[in-house]
Amino acid sequence: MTDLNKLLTPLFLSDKEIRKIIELIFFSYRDFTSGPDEILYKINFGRAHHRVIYFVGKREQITIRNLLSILQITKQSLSRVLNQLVKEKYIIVSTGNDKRTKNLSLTKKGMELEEKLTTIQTKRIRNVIKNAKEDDINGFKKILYAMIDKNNQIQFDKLNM
Amino acid sequence: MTDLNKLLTPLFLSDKEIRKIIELIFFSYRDFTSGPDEILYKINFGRAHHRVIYFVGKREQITIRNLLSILQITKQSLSRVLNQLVKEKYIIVSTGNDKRTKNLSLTKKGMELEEKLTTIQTKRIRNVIKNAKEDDINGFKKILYAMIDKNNQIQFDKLNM
DNA sequence: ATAATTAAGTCAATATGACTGACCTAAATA
DNA sequence: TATTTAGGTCAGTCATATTGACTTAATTAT
Repeated sequence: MTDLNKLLTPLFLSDKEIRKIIELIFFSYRDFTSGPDEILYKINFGRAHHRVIYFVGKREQITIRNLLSILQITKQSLSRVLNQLVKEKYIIVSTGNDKRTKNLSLTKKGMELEEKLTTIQTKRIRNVIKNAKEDDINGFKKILYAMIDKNNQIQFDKLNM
Repeated sequence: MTDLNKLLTPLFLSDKEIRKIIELIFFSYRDFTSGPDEILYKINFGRAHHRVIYFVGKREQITIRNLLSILQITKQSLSRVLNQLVKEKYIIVSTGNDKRTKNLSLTKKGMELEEKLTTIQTKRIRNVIKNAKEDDINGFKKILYAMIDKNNQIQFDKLNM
């Protein structure tokens, strides 16, 4: 950081404060994912399964291609996870109008797991929210959104249209 | 969610809104770590190396034990990563007063890498901050902190004493 | 002084999540 | 008809993490 920048930078932006934010992000993310991780572990699944279940639940009838573009992983990576979920009947696959495509949907079993996993994270957020000011929550959401890359903001927007 | 809870829950707390927050956390964390990941990839390191370098930089002369308690991984997991960092002279090890313990510090090379990696994340945060209101940043920090488990909040506090 | 605890390390096996690269099939589109 | 797109598969590799069983050396408690 140059001397000029130091002069122009308000106190709440010091490198030390930024480092605190980096740590807050690290610790909070770790704790945020720890709940679902425990449940998944018991049924021999991992975080990758959670993500697939989450986004299939979010967008029923989603194609493989769309799912890949949200997850930003290779189809080989998705393959193992998805096949397990299909084999164990959490997800059901059907053929689309375009017969090259496949549509993924949650089964009842899949919905139940999705609900269970999401509820844990929802509870954590609700606990935080009930002790916080609405302005703080809105600040939190705004900053989180601004932290996302432009192209992924678009993806987020599409996902929530 | 019970009917009573629905009545008591303000609009900004709807399940749909909470799910948006879950997604914001997922997307923002992924993009937040992507910058350092790229640099680390080029020198055959991973995210685990980043974390070790970061916290050794934060707490010079840290012991293995303390580092493990921050990272919350097993010593077998740390072992491989730390040995690589020592072998490639990013970290230097010395014996503590208690001769059972070891103290870890960054070398000049280690500090340079730490700086490089942290700068990427710092830049992202600064970019967000310069277009945001101070209240939003403070809300962001408050909520992040509240999202952390009690015992890890204590760890965060200690780390920033 | 001896016993117990603590800090650190090591060996081995395993699981998960991800990757690259090279192919293949079938359907849709140019 | 040729090309592109959607999806799948085989093989190999790497990174991160785990459990479990042991070892060594130093410190602390009895």
